[in-house]
Amino acid sequence: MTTGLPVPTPPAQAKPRERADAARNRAQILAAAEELFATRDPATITMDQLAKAAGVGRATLYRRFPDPAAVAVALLDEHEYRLQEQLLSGPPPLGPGAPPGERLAAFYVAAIDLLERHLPLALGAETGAARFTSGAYGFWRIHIRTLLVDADVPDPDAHIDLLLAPLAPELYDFQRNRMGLSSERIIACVAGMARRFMR
Amino acid sequence: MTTGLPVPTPPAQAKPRERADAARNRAQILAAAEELFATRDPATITMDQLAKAAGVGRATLYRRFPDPAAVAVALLDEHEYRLQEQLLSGPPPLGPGAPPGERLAAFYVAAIDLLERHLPLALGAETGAARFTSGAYGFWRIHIRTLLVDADVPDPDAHIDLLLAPLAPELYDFQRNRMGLSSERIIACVAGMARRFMR
DNA sequence: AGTTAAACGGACAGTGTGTCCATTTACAGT
DNA sequence: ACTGTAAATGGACACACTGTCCGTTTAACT
Repeated sequence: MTTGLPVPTPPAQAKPRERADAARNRAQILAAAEELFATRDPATITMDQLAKAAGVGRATLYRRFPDPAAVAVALLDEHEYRLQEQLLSGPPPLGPGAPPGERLAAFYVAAIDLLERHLPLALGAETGAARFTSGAYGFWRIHIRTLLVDADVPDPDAHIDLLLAPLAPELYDFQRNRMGLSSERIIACVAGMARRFMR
Repeated sequence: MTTGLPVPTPPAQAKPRERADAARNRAQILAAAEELFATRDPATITMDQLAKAAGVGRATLYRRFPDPAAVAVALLDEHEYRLQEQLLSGPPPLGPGAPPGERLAAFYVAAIDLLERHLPLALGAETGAARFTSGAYGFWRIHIRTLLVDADVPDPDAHIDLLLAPLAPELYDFQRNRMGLSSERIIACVAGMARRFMR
């Protein structure tokens, strides 16, 4: 659930089924978190606040999530999983079939759309350098690498993270809210760079 | 001192001259901080540790710096100021005279060199979204904007921060230390993108 | 209804924060 | 040199957050 990657059913873990109270609390936590991250500054949210808002004890919260960023990641994963499906087997230009430059541009558009709709969560998921260690980031890296290889770009590995850099949530937040750029303007700019880059 | 920008002598502030003990403590703080940031994980350094390491009380430290990131910024500014001078009036291709693509490539090389030599400080300076509010970042934005205008790139303002994104310290740290890329490889890649981008 | 294991949440000790204020110290003017 | 003044210092205080422990509650299965 943390990566969204199509995992081939890990060695038959007998799943003891989640207890009803546990499920209820999990739902309460996620609902309260969605609300909190949208309201307060995502960078300052504490386990204390999350537990209080969800109406559960702190230990209950710690049972599932190690820190506030993990809660945001759980909330995000759900949305990012859909994008991953589109990339793997959706219609072109997002999915396979279109030329690499078009696919890259389409990926940027979709990723920025995600960012636009869930920016507070994306910011909350970024405590420290956690961005690079998230499962979604790893998936994106693989996708970009494929596109680079398809386009015969030399030294694709050195390009991957450079091409993902424009999607850093804090950067987007800065451009959008501090510099006053519209999401359309940013999208146009990034998509243009993508097409030009892939020749 | 916090921006390095050539400020035109702010309205004759009668500068009461810094007391000797104050100067001594400032030096101790900066020296101890340089050491600490290089040793421990820059993201976890506290005001407590800095004060202890410098041999001063915490209140003394708070008198000058609001948080650990501010100490790192002060340490970095000194180095970044030299790069700013080069950009403004140094020899081409870093300074004026070369075509924009070459200047952009040279800027990337110099900035990454700075990052390579002071990565712990750069990481320490990034508590939260502080990166974009630093004076050095503002200077870089202006510089990049000039190059974009020179190269007749449409909508330069939307491109500025996108072009600066590859210089994010956490990104460089990831590529360098997590992915094992050499600094030369990263430099070559970024400089190549710069030339291609400016046509 | 009874049993069992999972889940819960109040409480605790520890760490870091930011500010206050009594004391010390450097420097200028005599 | 001496002294008055304002700046500088650092220990202390009150508060917030952390992560874990453990006695108690509760769901689910027999």
